[in-house]
Amino acid sequence: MNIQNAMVEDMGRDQRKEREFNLRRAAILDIAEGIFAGKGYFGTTMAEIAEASGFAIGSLYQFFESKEDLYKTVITEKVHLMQTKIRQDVSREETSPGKIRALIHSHFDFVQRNEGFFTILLRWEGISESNGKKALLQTLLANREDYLGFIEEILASGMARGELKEDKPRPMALALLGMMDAFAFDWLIAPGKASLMTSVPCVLALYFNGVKGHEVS
Amino acid sequence: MNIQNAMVEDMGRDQRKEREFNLRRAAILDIAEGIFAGKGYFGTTMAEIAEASGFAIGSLYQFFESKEDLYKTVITEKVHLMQTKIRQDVSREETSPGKIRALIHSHFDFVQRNEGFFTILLRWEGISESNGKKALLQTLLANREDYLGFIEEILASGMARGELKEDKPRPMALALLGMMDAFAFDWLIAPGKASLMTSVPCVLALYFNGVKGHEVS
DNA sequence: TGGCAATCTGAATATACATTCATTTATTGA
DNA sequence: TCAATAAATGAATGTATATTCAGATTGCCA
Repeated sequence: MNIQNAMVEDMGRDQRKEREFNLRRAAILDIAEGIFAGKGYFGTTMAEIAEASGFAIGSLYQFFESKEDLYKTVITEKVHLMQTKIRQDVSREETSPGKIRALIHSHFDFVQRNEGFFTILLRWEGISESNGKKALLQTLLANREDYLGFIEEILASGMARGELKEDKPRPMALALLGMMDAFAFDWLIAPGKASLMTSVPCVLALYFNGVKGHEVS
Repeated sequence: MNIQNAMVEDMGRDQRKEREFNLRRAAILDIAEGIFAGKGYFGTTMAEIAEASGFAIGSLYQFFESKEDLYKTVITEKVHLMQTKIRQDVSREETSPGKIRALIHSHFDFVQRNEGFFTILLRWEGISESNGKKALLQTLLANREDYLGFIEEILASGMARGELKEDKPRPMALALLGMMDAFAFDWLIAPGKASLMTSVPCVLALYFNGVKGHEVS
């Protein structure tokens, strides 16, 4: 076995180790999400997460440097996943109304597939500034701003193409985000759940035409 | 001094004491609201509230049986105040669109006058079931349901009078509440604040006519 | 197989607060 | 003024739990 081979094998081993590490890490994140969703950040103990995930308390600290780090990671990783997914789905549409429909659809689909995550997200459990890394709240606000900006772009291009009424994009974007959050919240707290997807046409129609106006193609 | 007079004086004294008690209690609630708003339920200590309100820690327990009780009281008293105020303002209007305009106006006015309270409210900081009294979360959800029901009634009567498009009132009510929450949230987190009231016509127009539809008188 | 390194473990530690209660202080009426 | 009652105080208590770390366990290669 020459040096070259040894190095290749070592890299293979290291890669496998890393994969396994990431799997265990992901498993913890998944379990933690469910517990945080159910009982909130402060209502959840590291001991609970340890027990539920089948690790010892101390082991959690090999994957995350603190409870706060674990919590932040649960949220920020999903936030990025969600944004990526939505932008993908939206980009497949050509027209502005088509993009908006896709956005609502994709947003609701994500809510439905990540119930726990949204329960956490809608709680805005701040967690203090604290040490070093940007506070979670700042990250979440920045993400929200990004998302709003993205929606504004869709609206602005829709106006340019004459598909939407000319108006200030910012309030229009806010209105859409608010409506989606309200429907998502309602679905989250509902005991016997119909699919959230059935609300997509409803939200779309209300957003396009309002409660007074008649259908406009 | 006969017995009658003595009793009257005692009652007068007791009333005065009660008034003073309530004043001190209200002062604590007011201070606590600000601190809870800034740092959240778990980030706030009884010691802080005591110092800020000029009482000793122990004294707080003469007014509230626990930290949780204090927190619940901060929220529930304002929630009821808000509902009462909004219903008053809305009842002065005759038509359904007029009532909706009044509702948005009154809602935003309350947000603006009670910034701290809304910061707390939008956080949905649950607090566990715990002992005896209905959990705060349940109370808040019930209140939300009430509010939605109230909006639905306005919408339904508007349909009956031909002032609004015929449709399911529930999603229409959800949409309005969601839009108001989104605008309120945006105002709360904005650093340099224009008045939230300037958004009233904007929300109203979007809610009535949507982003596509043309003005409908 | 043996021994080294990496990983895991959970009892022990340290800290942070909510709450209590023995004292102190203020208020009242004779 | 003086007891007696009420109210206020904050140091001390008890509890909960995040984090650590010395030792146990596992996986790895010769």
